[in-house]
Amino acid sequence: MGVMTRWLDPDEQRTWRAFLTASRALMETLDRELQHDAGMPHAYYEILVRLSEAPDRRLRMSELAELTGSSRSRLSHAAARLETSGWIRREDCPTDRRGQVAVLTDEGFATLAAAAPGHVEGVRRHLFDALSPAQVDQLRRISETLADHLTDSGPN
Amino acid sequence: MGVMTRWLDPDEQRTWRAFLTASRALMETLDRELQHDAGMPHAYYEILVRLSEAPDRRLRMSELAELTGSSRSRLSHAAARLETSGWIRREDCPTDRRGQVAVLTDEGFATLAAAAPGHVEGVRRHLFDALSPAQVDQLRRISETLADHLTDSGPN
DNA sequence: CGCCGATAGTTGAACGCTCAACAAAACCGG
DNA sequence: CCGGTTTTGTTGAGCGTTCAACTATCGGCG
Repeated sequence: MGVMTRWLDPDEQRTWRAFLTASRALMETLDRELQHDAGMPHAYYEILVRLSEAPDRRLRMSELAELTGSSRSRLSHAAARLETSGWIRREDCPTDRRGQVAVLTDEGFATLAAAAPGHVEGVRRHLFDALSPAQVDQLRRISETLADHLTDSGPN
Repeated sequence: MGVMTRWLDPDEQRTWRAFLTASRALMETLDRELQHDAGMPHAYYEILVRLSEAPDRRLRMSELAELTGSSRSRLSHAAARLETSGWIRREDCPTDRRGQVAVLTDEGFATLAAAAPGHVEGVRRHLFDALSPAQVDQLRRISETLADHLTDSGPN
């Protein structure tokens, strides 16, 4: 490690702060909207989405944590809450006695189905509608690059 | 409001999920790094930064909330904690008896100075180093567009 | 088989954020 | 100057996340 810090030049500074402002505002807005009209934070919505897409609407906790990019602990707490809300149910895994499978209940699916249109609408309004098609493409490439870069070295 | 939802097409879906993954991973990584080697979350770091840049290293709570994009409540809680850490101090505002000014203490400044190089290094490693100069420029434009779009209609 | 390190998942405490309610002072029209 | 509205900042409860510690099981090697 060198002794001199390479500070951000004014352009980088501007980029970094704009990114912080935008991504924070975006996530907070969507979180608030989802909390308001579905009674759950965005993170929980994502869990239900992943479950709804899985075969039989069921996933190992471990898989689910991977897919939603959350720690096992976070998922465990979230699952506890989702379970008392009646949106998921946890069962023992038949092939691994340590394991648990999270299952989306019918009630959970219904709640998700009710929340989805409004949320998608929000994502459109706050993200896609503001950008040109070219920018959407740029954002995809940038995000995929960053995601790769981060998950290479960044553990959970 | 129409009755039909315009769902995200596969490309939009992919973009949206990549963005979620990337921004979440980025923020979590930086947060963890900052928490680990400066003992504060990224949000608190930002508060100290803004104060350090202000004339006399002091700002009205209200200004500070604006600059850091946080609610008054959030800032109030944060300030309470930063004050017990000895990094800021709160004084009555001379021109408005409702007001408070947050002042960065010498100890706060020193802590910030100690944390900054490592954090900047992190931002470089996890963000700028992964992108081409063109992508950095694209990211700036995209972020500024989104930030404008969101702060137009999105209150706190 | 028997042990030992890895893996799966949970738990509780500490902490930060949100939301709604609140107090106090400032502003402003009449 | 008076009364209502707005602005400023704080507070407490409830919730979600982190981190470290812990239990239980699995997998593999001797």
